[in-house]
Amino acid sequence: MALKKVLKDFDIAQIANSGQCFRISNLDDDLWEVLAFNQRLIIKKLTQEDYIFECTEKEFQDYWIEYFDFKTNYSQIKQKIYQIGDSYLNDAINYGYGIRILKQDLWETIVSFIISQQNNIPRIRGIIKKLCDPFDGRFPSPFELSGYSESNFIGLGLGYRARYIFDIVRAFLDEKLNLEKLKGLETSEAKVYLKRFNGIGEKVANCILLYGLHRIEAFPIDVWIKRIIDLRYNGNFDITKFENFAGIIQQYMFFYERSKKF
DNA sequence: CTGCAGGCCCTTA
DNA sequence: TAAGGGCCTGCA
Repeated sequence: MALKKVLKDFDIAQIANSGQCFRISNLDDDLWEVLAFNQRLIIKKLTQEDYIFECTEKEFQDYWIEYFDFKTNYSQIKQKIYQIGDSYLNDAINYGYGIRILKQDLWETIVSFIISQQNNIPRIRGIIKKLCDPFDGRFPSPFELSGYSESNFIGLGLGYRARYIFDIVRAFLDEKLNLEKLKGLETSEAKVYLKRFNGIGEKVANCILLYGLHRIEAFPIDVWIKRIIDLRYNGNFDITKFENFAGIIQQYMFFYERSKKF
């Protein structure tokens, strides 16, 4: 099945390169593979707003509307950002016009962003691919990882993060990590809950909140964002004026700043 | 050979 | 509360 979709505020290449996900791949010029929720989706970009989704309408409704956050009006969010009158932010949203915050699987997000720490994106993608390979490309559940030892994880190239992954699998199996409970917590409580686990600090916790729990007020500060704040805002960037969508602004900033390097 | 990549943990003071 | 060293690994 091939569905033709006209989509505003959506650019699959920008989303794939905005650092929020590690399993969207460029197969060919305008051909993309999206792996998420045990699904594999092929997307073809025709023009700026015209896309072909290789799936049924039911799959589109059941998975991809949610995953790509199509129910959220990003034009409205951009309008709010324009109204702030910050020229750097205006440039950032003009440049990353097609970025959206994905709603990713919570378990996958937790594991992926523990892996991401002090690591580069190509290597993160490689490790996650190696993790998924034995499971037909699906992201393994905690149960499927229950037999893995710390050295199994080291064998994937995880380095010192192997223990963190080993620990978080155990925490899930011991029900110390309860995903349903986590989903029900208010954002600041959820952050405290996450940071109790080995390998989850302030930054990783914020990424999990933003990408796994869609708490768009979460504002992860990595080296890139810190650099922006230091260089362009004299070390003082007030996120309170962003009406609880600072995380979306962070995504535009991150993508824009990184683009300057490449 | 160093330096670094979307940090975190642990120790000190 | 803040600052600093160490850390797996792979690549430039």
